[in-house]
Amino acid sequence: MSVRTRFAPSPTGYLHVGGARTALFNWLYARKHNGTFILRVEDTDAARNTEEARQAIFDGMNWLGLDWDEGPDSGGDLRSPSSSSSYYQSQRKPIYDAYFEKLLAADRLYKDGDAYRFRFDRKPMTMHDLVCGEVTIDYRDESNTPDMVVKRSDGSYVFHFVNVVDDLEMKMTHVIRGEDHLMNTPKHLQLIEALGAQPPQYAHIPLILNPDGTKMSKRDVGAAVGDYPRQGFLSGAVVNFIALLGWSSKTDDEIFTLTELIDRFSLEAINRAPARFDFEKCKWVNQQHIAKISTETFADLAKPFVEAENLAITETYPAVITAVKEKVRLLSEVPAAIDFLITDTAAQDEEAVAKAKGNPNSALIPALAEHMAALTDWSAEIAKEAIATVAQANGAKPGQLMFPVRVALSGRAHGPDLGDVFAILGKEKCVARLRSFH
RNA sequence: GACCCGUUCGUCUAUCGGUUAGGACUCCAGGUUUUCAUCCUGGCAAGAAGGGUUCGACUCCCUUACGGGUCGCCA
Repeated sequence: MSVRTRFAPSPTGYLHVGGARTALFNWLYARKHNGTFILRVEDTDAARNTEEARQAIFDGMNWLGLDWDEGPDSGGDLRSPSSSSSYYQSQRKPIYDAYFEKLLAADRLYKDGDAYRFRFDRKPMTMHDLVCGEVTIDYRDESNTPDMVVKRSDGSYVFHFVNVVDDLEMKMTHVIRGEDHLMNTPKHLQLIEALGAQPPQYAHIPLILNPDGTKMSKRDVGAAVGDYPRQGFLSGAVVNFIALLGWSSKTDDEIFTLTELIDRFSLEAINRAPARFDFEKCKWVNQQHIAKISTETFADLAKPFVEAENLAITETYPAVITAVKEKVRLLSEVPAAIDFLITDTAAQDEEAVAKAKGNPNSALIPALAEHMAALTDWSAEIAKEAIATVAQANGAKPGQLMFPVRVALSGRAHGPDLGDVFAILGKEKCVARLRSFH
């Protein structure tokens, strides 16, 4: 029996990192077992669903690289006979009606006003969760487990019912979802029993918390997947990081590509305790991924950020990008790291400038400027040699001149290798900036 | 409040009865880089508490504390 998993978000907001990780684990499990991954849109709450939210889910999934085999816009052979896109719950009402009739025929439903409630079988319910193990909830305690409404007075069906029907209809073999659904599972099991069907296997994964341990929700840092591209994260890095929240490879390795994750993933390795979101580590993971991609790819990914700051992409761009590739953690840091190489009007770090000017060796800068001005050839090596020559002629060590020169050329205390700066800027600009530094 | 799940460095985690409790992020100190960053080395830092079981417990059991989740005609 081939594995079938699904991600079933409801389009009521943006795609949340918690949801993204749920999607990722389902996707990984399906891919690992050559199974099928399904995207189902649970849009039964018409009042809260929006087109933007629906699009945010697709955009987020696409950005993360989590493709679905069945779902909106991609076919699948379980379409409703009466609808052309049955992966939207809002379009599957005839199916739910049919299942509702089954429960009615089985005498498991009773009216409560205009609504219908499902009569629970009053017995202990034990589930065998793939992550949490054996969990028992006593349904003999009616006060703790009141019969649930499955059909509202307005005729619409509730989440528990449509969710279960769809998982049955779509033949899910494994349901991997957030731990917030653990207490719902016995309800779902009861429904499935009443329908005379076989339940899928369940795996409830721990929730993702804020750094302070509170529940992560809207507006919390890192909550919206849609914010990550804007902040300069690589999708592979985000996938890598969220996979590490509640799951471990059981080795000392932490940096993985999506395909490496498929290879290593297993439900047994998922933890039971909630994990806190560490933005600093997320950035570090991003840096590691930047280091692994090619310079060409990095240049392409950084380009939008550079252009957004109105910095010109010229023939020096490849060299500029190469010079900073391993010095940034986020793509969004690129503009501020390279602006002085592209424009003469880049912002200066006043503190660094003041510190450099207070450095006794900065007195040698005019001499260095004239020495360089007299050079006939120009390269990173020749420029560095010039520094050594001027420094030694004045009884200083070359290394001591580096800091003032760096600040004179870049206006910063930190930046690319000085050789790269000389080569990219060219003799003329270097001399000009050195001359004006006083 | 009731019912569930959980609890190892500040954070993410390894450990599946016997380890000097390991790795990573962060931070600090050295080294490499004639500079910056990368990188390398080292350091700080943990079994919530109390009872059992056992020759031996972070690991198994119980209690308490704490954290999270769920108790809707939301999903």
